[in-house]
Amino acid sequence: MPNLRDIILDLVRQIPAGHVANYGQVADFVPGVRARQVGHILSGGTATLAGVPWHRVINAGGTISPHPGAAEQRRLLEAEGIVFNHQGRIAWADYRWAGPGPVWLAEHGFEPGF
DNA sequence: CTTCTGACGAAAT
DNA sequence: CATTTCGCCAGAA
Repeated sequence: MPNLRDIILDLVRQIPAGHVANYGQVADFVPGVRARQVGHILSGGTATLAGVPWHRVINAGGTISPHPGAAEQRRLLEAEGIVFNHQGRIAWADYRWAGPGPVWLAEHGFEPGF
């Protein structure tokens, strides 16, 4: 049976290349989950994150906060076409993830909130 | 069980 | 814009 963590990872898996989401945004799609929990889950390890585009999840400020692997994360994003301005920030207007499709929400019993 | 530590975020300063 | 403060909460020690 899928626990909360699996749902989060599955949700992150829905983020298409070339798009990014912030922790709070992802958390808001799963009742009871807070931004911090999402971050903590993604800090697990490559083993846990197998097949999960963890690099497409950044903080609400549109930047990659200092953490081990931040450099690699930025590299992966740029490889997908994400552009960082001189302040190491991305433009939400251009890359903001629209959220999971209604299909995904239905599969998990959630209502298309946004 | 208690304590500590954050891949967060919003508001205040 | 940079820092600080506070709320929140899952794991590790």
